[in-house]
Amino acid sequence: MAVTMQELKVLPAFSRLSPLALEHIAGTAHYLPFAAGFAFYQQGDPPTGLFSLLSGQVKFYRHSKDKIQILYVLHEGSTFGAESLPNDMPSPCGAQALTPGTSIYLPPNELHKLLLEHPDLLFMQLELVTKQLRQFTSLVHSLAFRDVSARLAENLLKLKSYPTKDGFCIERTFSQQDLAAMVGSAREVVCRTLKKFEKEGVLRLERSSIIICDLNRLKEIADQEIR
Amino acid sequence: MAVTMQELKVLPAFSRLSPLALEHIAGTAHYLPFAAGFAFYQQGDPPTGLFSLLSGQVKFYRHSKDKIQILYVLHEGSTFGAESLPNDMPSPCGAQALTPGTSIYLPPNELHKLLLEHPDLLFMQLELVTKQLRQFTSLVHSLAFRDVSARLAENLLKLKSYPTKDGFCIERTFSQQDLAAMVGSAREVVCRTLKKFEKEGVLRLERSSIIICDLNRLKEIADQEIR
DNA sequence: AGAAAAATGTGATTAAAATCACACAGGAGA
DNA sequence: TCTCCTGTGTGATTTTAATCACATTTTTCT
Repeated sequence: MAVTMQELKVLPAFSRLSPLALEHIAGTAHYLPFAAGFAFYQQGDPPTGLFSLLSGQVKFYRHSKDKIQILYVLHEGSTFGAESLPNDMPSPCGAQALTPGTSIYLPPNELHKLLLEHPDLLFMQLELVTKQLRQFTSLVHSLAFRDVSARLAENLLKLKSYPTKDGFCIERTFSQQDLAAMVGSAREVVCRTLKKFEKEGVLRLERSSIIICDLNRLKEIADQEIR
Repeated sequence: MAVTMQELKVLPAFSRLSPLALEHIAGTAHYLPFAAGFAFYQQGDPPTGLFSLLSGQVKFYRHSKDKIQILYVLHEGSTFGAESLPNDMPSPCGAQALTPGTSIYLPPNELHKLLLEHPDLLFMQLELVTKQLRQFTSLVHSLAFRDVSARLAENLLKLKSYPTKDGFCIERTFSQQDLAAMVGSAREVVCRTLKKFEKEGVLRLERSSIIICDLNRLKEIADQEIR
């Protein structure tokens, strides 16, 4: 099914492209609805094309043996898949859905063709990859300079939340296992740390959500660096 | 002083550019000799332009308080500085010389102008940033899945070495402190681990160099992942 | 509804690495 | 040559977080 140009324009990655480029993309891209757990691609796969999230959440990860490290969680409006292009390199990471949703998909050969025709698309790609680079840098920074509490706090702040009367609410679309993988720690440690935060009144744990009561305190914890 | 096109062509980043683009770059770039310890730019600086190393070694790092994490070490032929472009974002990392050397420098405004004129330069930038992304991913992987021994081994393998009759020789252009910052650990731990490697016959520590005796064993250690 | 399977909570133990505290070496400079 | 300073080597101690081992809760499936 063809993608509408209005829908493309809503996506930050595409919003500043020329009408001509947009038209070409709309002509070649198509919709890809997905279920929770769907694997867009795996670490080591050949270049996979570009995905843009209209809805749903996707985890971007790296694994070894039975451990995984989530590099970041993508929300609607995010675009991913650019990291293995150019140069036919295998994808350094895997991408898997946390929730059901819909994405727009641009296959690699089409993308390649379009890149050659439209320098503004090339520029967009450059922006995407640079942004990712920035995020990775900050991840390295966290792993190197922050303890588990700080990393957990940081990750909670990055997760999508919406305001309610007693605080910001994060829907639990992920398990503690996932959270541990984001933070780069063990499930049990995350569990204990969450409980610690609760005892300190920073947040409240509910069955299917986490309510952040004291946002400022959480930010303070997230900013703490060791030594 | 103007840069010669032959010299540009030697640098991997520039080697595949069109003659026209090369000529333009040669016209605007200039030589920048530097001493050991010279700071090309610091974390947080505005976009700084592009540097290409003709000789010397540069550390690319990130710091917090009195701790630093070296993201990687650049050798001659490497190009850096692309990470803060486009979009006038502050540089996520700092770059400082480990040894004296010479680089070619392309100021940011000139670079910006050239990028708009030459799509192949844009493509080159994209390649540079993608490559960096790949390196960062692998750094995150190491920090998340490998212990100090493995990370140290990995880093020793990445450092520039040349073959001699009893093994590969790495010149000590860096202190153990630096090595610890590359590995993401403490100086003492690195020291002990080096000694451990020496005891196991993997390498030999000399006053101003490290001789790798058993390259294969070192590679094995580097590949070990926890759990 | 009831059984099975995930996911979560919590204590006890272990392990890895950071930190502390010095001794010592070697090179740079007066 | 003698000091000072930076870099190294090494033991002892502490800290943090990983691991192990279950109990308990919640969800899912039939």
